[in-house]
Amino acid sequence: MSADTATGILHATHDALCKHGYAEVTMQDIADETDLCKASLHYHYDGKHDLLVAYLDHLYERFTDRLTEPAGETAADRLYNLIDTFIVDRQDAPAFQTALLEIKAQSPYDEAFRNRLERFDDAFVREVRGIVEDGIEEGTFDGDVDPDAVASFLTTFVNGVQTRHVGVGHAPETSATVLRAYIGDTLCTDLATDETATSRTTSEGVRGTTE
Amino acid sequence: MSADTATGILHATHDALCKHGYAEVTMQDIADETDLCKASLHYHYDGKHDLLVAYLDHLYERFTDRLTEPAGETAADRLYNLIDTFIVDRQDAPAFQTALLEIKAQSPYDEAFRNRLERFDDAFVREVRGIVEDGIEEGTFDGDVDPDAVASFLTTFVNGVQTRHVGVGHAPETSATVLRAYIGDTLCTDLATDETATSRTTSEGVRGTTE
DNA sequence: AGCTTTTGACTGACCGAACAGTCAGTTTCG
DNA sequence: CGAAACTGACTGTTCGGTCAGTCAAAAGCT
Repeated sequence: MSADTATGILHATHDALCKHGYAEVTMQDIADETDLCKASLHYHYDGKHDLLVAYLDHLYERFTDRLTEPAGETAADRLYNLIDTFIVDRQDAPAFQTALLEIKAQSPYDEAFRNRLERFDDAFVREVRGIVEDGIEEGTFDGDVDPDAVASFLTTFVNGVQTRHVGVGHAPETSATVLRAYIGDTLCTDLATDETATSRTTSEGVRGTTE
Repeated sequence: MSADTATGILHATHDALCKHGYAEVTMQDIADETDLCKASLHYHYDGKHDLLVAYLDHLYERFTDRLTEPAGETAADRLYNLIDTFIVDRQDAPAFQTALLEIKAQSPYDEAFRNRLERFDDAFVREVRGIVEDGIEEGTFDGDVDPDAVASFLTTFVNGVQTRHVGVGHAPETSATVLRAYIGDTLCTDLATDETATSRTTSEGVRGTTE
């Protein structure tokens, strides 16, 4: 199979997943998003499950790309960017978030899914930990914060934001605000707080309406 | 229908949901957990969806019972108890957590589900907010914490703990530890911290193994 | 009391739709 | 030409829901 056909099918899988959700999506739905027919999908992939696992692998690549790409002057800035990327900027793709949560909920029944999701989780934790460690080194973050604890905490919180957004429609932006305050208050040294954190947390009104 | 039959069916629904998961559970699976047959379920309920909604309503009653029942001397204690009830003590029922997450993920496609889940969310937020307000009044919690913000924050975090537990097998106890530390450090007044918070957060090793 | 009727609870057998997967045959391309 | 890519039609199964009929107990009647 050509790389073009592969990404085409994977892209179609993404669109179909967003349109119909994981629980309801059929091979026909996916085929409808390509210029191929259902049987051709079975020709290229061993089956529905195989295709969805391939989709998760594809997603992981784009995920890690997005993780490493966003920079920022200070570690705090990079943390804020991370929050924006994974909480705020995703407000326009609730269908995707929903499909992803559906897959997460299938994880206990499906080892392949679980393995992939663990990779996502690990990568995210690793990224946050790295940023926090950098922040401590450069003096932006308090010396006695535990990078492991903060990384796990942040990851859990982001999971909560996404779940609560999908489950009860709780606005991600609200959660992001609290999170930024947490970073400013608890992580940053008093010196760094005056420079970056407060300027971010107090500009919520503007951010919330323009994005 | 007698109240006995009703709770019998609802209990069967719970068991079947835990055994097979929401996505896979069939009316036959539920019937197998009762001494009735599939057709009898359709006699008592309009259909599968109707039954599951009734199950959520039933669950909400037990949920609110569990919310109000656990007391504690100080507000901090009551918050710790809440955490134990909804994070730690649920480690033995991962199948139920999974089914619940599956339902949460269906929420955007199903208004009846969403309404019920919003009730759960509201009740939890309300409970936490009440405890925090009490804590401020009695002097256990810092006067300048925002009860609304803390309540929303805690609710989001608990959602994250459950999602991450189901999705990637992350141990809830780990998250609970961080959360207890947060309460001790950020919420409690310095005076209260010495009394309750530290004694709790430092006894993690014991708690983790005995429960 | 003895009888018929009604009603609520329940069941086995069946139906139709949906869907993953298959396969024999056709087209495309190197 | 031959292999790879692709397709329409088909199959087997699963599952929610229906339906005609059973049964026992309550209600009504004489």
